[in-house]
Formats: sequence, structure tokens, C-alpha cells
Amino acid sequence: MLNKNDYVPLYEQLRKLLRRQILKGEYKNGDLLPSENELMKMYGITRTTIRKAMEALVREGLVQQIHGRGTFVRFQEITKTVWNFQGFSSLVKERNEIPISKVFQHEVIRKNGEAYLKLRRLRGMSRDDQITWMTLDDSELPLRRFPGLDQYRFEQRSLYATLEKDYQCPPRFVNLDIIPVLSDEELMDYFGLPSIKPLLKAKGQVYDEDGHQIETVSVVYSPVFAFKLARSL
Amino acid sequence: MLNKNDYVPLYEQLRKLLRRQILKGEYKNGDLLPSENELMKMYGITRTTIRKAMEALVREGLVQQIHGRGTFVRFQEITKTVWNFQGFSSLVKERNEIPISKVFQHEVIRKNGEAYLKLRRLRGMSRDDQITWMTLDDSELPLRRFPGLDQYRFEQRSLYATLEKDYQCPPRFVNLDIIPVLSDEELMDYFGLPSIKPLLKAKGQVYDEDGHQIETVSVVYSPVFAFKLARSL
DNA sequence: TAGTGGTCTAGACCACGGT
DNA sequence: CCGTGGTCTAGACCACTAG
Repeated sequence: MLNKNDYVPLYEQLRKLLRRQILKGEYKNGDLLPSENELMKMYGITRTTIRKAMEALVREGLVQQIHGRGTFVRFQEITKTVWNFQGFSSLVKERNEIPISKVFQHEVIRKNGEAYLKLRRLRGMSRDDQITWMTLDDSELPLRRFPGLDQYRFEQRSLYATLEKDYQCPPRFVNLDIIPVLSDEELMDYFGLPSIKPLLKAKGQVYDEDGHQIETVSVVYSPVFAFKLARSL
Repeated sequence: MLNKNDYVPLYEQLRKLLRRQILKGEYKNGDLLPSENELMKMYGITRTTIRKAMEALVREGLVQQIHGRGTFVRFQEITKTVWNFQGFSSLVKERNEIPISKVFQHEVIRKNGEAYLKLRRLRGMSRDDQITWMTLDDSELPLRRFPGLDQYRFEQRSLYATLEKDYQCPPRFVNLDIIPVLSDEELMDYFGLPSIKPLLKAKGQVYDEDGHQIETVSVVYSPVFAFKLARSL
């Protein structure tokens, strides 16, 4: 249940609890959540606290409140994008292709006294002995959060699968800036571009389900990728 | 001051009031706002109400609260998300700027036996007698769905507000491709670019809440816009 | 120590939706 | 009508910052 003496605020505990239940499917899409009055009794806390938790869930888009009716699960899905959370590897595998990575940089760097694993990888797929490179990405991951992560070899291994399986820390949120850039010589070479072309770059942070930052990324996409954005309000 | 009998909630009145004061320069960047206790006395309302207003200002990025020190103005310039469903006009108005449109094309075209209103508009905002152009957009709207829409003059009038108010048809979903493009002479001229730059273009369809297509759009964004993508799984 | 924001309680009244 | 969420009050205690 909720722990009133935890250093984590009650509204935050409740928010996480409800979110877990929704994501686990205990409350399904369209379901009615317990009313605020019921939650008061269930957890022995006041409505103000409950409403603070609800407010966050509404902002996350997990839940919808309707005046006079109640609070409903509303698992609205945004985006069928290039960005997916199983990571690049499974995206490629889904298409029955073989993912390939070339690691250009793999080192431990320091920033503000913190150690990070810095990766620079060219990523693509192999088909009929043809290799198509699709993205160039830079990642930084805090080693304090992922001790020993720098010992893995990411030529063969999926970064996100490692985070999920070996660290129980699956990526859950992103916060990205989408920026148009011009291809430089390096990129033209990698992506096989005949001339300077405008490309898309995504830059930002990746978070786990508790909202803690687990990665900063910067990805340049080859033109073979279509960037789709579907969104519902 | 604040009107307790207004149908607009007190926290909303306070939020707008503080925002106006900040944007008008009564509180400058870095200034300390009155403490929550002082605001209680100033406006005769409780802290809960004040904190609700503050929370919104923090989310807008206008203000920063520091535990034990106070609430500071933190006016970070430039943009938020590009695509919002209130449309361009209200996006600009929210920032207390005046939206401006220049209509290059306004005609009825036929496609597959259907009549569409075709608009090509340069859009921007005016501040201190300076006009900043921000997007160039092409729209096509089916006249069968919106009879008489071609009679409006969209220099003064917001397209989305018209669809919502006069046709009860607010936009609800989008399906967009995000494409990087190079600025041509026309765009460099409009956006005041000194040289060829990569720009973002969004292209796709807009739907109403029943899933019926109401618009096809193609928007090129000036570099003053940041394109943000936040996503949760 | 005094003042700030952060959390929480225990009420109240209201507007809205369905019966 | 009752139950829902929306707003608001009047307190309380705490953790943090600064003089």
C-alpha cells in the first residue's frame, strides 16, 4: 500500500501505484477507476492528495477525468514513429532483417564528476549481403546507474535489451527535439548520399518509468527512414 | 484584482494576472516574485489556490520555484511544441503576441470531382512593430464538409477557430510525415535566412473526432521553432 | 532563527451527469 | 436525486536556505 513515512510523497506513491496497475492491465482501457471518495477510504488519505496524483496521470495521458461521471483509463497511443522503445534492434528484426552495428566510440567520460559510458554507433541492417546504414547515434549513460555497463560489447548486443534484462530498467519516456541538419562528409559517406542532403536529427533524453533519466541521445536518421507522427489529443 | 464570483476559477485568474505582469515586464527575468504568504495577504486567497496557479506557471516555464528561497521569474525565450490543436493563432496568442497571416492563395480547386478550398498562408507574429514569419502552410479543406468556408477572409480570422465555432468541427487527430527540406529562395526570403538552411516540413492529414479527414496540410517551419516530441509508452 | 516552498489534512460548496 | 469531479478554505508540520 502507501507508506506515510516514506520520503517519497504520498501523491507520488499513489501515482506510481495507479500507473503500474494501468500498465499491468488491472485497469483496462476505458475502465472506470475508483472514485476519489473511494480512494480516500481505500488508502486513508485526503482528496487533495489524490487529486494531485490524478492531475499527473491526466497530464501523462493515462487517464481522463469527466466531470460528473468519473475517472477513466484512456491509454491513448501517440506516434508510430521511428522512435520505438524496444530499441533499434527489435525494430529491424520486426522487419525480418538482421540488425548491424558498428561501434566507433566506446569510452568512459566524466561530466560534473559523474562517469558516463559514451557510445557512438552506426546502425543499420543487412539484406542480401547488402548493408544499409540507417542511423548514427551518440548515447551517454550514467555508470552510477548501470555499473559495469562499459564492459559489454555493443557490436553484438542490443543496448536497450541489456538495460531491460540486466538492469531491470526499460526505457519508458522520451523527450526529444527534432532538428533538421545538413549531411556532412561523414554522414554522406555512411549513408551513401550522392550530395548534401537535409536530414533529421533527434536529440534529447530517455527516461525510465519512474521518470529518472537513463540516457541522453542524439540520433541522425538516414533518408531511408520515414518519420511519422500520429497524434491524438 | 481577482473576482471571487467570476466563472473563471481564482487560480486561473491569478495565473493570468501573474503571467501578464511577467510578460509586461513588471517582473523581470530573474526577479523574485512575492512569496506565497505575501500573495495570500495581497489577494485574500489561500495558499492552495496560489500554489495551483504557480504550478501552471512552472509548467509553462515562466517561473521557477526554489525550496527555501522563493519563486523567480525565468522567462526562457523561444518555443515549445510546434503542433498544437488550438491552431497557430492561439499558440501565438498564448504568448501574448499578435498572430499575423498573409494569404497568398485562396481559391476553390477540384480534385476527383470534389471541391476544396486551397489556402497558402505565411504566418507569424508581430512584436514591437517587428514581424516574425514562422510558418508557410498549404491547406486543402473539403467544401462539401464546410459549405461557405471559402467566403471567410483568413487574413484576420483563425481557420481552426472557424472550424470549431462555425462548423462545430474541432481538429482532433493528425497523421503527419516529418520531412527535412532545404530552404529555397522563397523561404529564405520569408524567414529572413542568410543562407540555405535545412528546415522541417510536416505533411499529412488532420481529422475530426469521428476520424473524418477535414484537412490536408503541409507546413514548413522557420528555424525559430523548436520541434519537440515527448512520448510515453 | 525567520522565511520560503513542499506536503498533507479535514472539511466545505459547487456544477455536472445520470437515475 | 445522488455520486462524480472542480474549486476553495484554514489550518498544520516539514525541509530547505540564508543571514
